Amino acid sequence: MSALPIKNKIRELRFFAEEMTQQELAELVGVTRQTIMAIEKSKYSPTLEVAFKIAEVFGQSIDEVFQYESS
Amino acid sequence: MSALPIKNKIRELRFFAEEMTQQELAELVGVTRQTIMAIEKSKYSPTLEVAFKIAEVFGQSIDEVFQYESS
DNA sequence: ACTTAAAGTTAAATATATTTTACATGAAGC
DNA sequence: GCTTCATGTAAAATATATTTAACTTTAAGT
Repeated sequence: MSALPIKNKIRELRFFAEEMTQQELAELVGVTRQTIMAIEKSKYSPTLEVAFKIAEVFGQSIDEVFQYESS
Repeated sequence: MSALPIKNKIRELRFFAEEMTQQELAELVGVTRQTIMAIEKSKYSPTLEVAFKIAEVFGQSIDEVFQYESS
């Protein structure tokens, strides 16, 4: 299908937030560690709800955490 | 499961944009009319990619189109 | 009254996101 | 060398998003 154009800064944000682990982030967001892994590595596009929760954890807006490059 | 807390302003934005129809928005975004309907009525949370595309059509940020109220 | 276009709804099928489980790797500390 | 912890990977199962198709309703125009 379409190459996924959405990049993210989750990894940087995690380390910036006292080296928060994927496991910790997963628990704060309410998903599994593998889901965080997949999103962090841009394996697929998360739901808007999960994206909002991730942004909320870091106190940032979605646009600051995820970068969409239109086609 | 969890009550979906994400509201949106798609309907207002459509009428504000020269009364753009659901069908037209669907074509611009690259999804079906039913998908736009479901998202507009908050039946479920769209993928981040679709959310970005909708925001892009209206020239707004995701946070302007979708309002997440943390639990 | 008739027609048309847009919105609304529903059900079944398909695609994709998420979970669960399990195992592998690399770095750090002892 | 051994253990522990975080990360990475993968396959199968489940949940959810999206499509397809069909039908209903409502409003507007003629």
